[in-house]
Amino acid sequence: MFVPDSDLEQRLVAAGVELLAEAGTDALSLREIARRAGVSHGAPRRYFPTRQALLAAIALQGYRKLTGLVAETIGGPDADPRTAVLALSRRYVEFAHDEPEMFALMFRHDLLRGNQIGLRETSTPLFGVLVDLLKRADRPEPAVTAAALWAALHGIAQLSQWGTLQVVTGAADPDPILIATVDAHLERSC
Amino acid sequence: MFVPDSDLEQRLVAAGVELLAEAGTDALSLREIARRAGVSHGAPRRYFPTRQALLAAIALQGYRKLTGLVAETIGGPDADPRTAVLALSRRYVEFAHDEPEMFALMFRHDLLRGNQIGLRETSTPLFGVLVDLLKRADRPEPAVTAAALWAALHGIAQLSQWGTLQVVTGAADPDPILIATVDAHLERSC
DNA sequence: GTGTTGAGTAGACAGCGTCTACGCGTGCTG
DNA sequence: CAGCACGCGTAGACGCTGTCTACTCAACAC
Repeated sequence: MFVPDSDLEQRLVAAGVELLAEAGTDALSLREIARRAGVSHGAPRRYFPTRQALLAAIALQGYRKLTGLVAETIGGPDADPRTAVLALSRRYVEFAHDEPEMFALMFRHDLLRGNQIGLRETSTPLFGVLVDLLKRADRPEPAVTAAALWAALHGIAQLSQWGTLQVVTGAADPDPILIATVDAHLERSC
Repeated sequence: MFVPDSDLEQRLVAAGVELLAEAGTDALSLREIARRAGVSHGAPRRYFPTRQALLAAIALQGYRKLTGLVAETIGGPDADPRTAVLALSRRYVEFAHDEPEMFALMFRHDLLRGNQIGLRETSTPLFGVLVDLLKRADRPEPAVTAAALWAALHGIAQLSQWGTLQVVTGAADPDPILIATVDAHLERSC
């Protein structure tokens, strides 16, 4: 092995992301990731003290991607807040649908629980965007509404990805529910 | 072993529920459950072809309990729908808070995915209750609103249990968010 | 040239889920 | 009543897992 081939850390995470997308959460074993990265099963330990730490690093990639995807949708500072919120919501649900395994990994409680991932780092960005949009829409108590909206959004993403919404409503498309949710929080002007 | 001590199946599930509450999702190994039930590690196989099947049976207990708890709250057919929805929501979030491990197990996608648990059996009851309440409140499109409400509820329960809401809003109590959500979907009469 | 250090290897260990062969008591059949 | 089949649980094996530890070996400092 002559190639320095540095940054095994990054390669491990990349291999993990790939394996996750291909084979799902359960297949994300330390040894298989190491195998994919072309190193022995002990190697990851230099960079990640435990398997959970590696999984957390993989999930962090997902958070970064989701944050980026969402940021793309909200438009400039003079865009219509309601339109922006709806676009953001659609992207969120879309992400959960397109990368269900990553979405599942990101919101496994055990990763959050062990403080392997900082709750603040991962969740505050999206929340901040929502608060901004609600302030621009002149909503009262933007923090409370943002939290409610985000929770709703997350619930829709989750239930939609599971197929629960489809079973229960008979419709495959979660968009009506998304619209109802955004309207419920943003259109009420009485 | 002279005691017939029948219904090992139920004993295994009970041991699993106990272990889950004590030690969390990760500790729910087939072998430990068997140990707690006082049988060898191969015994569960007679009743549950795979570990996932056993986990699904344990989760089913949670669904039953949650359904019962929720049913307690909604009152008679002439109770105020908004009050009933709020009470139901509080119970749901309360359940997630009181039994976080069970809640987490219940909504692990892999159990649903493998069709070990029927989506219809587990999710329709709660949804049906919501639809009924919304119909009684004379809401348009009760199915869509019920789905939105349920998803919101679920998201609040999840985020609240993780502590995300607390981190993001600074308040430990999810009740304002719950009220904002219920009001958003039920109070808008304009 | 000789330590020293750090990255990665290799083997061991206990625990896991699954599979298979094997006891053994119960109850039906002749 | 004898014999047999069957259901239930045991026990051991297998490959896989995460973690720990001892080791190799190249690169670098002095």
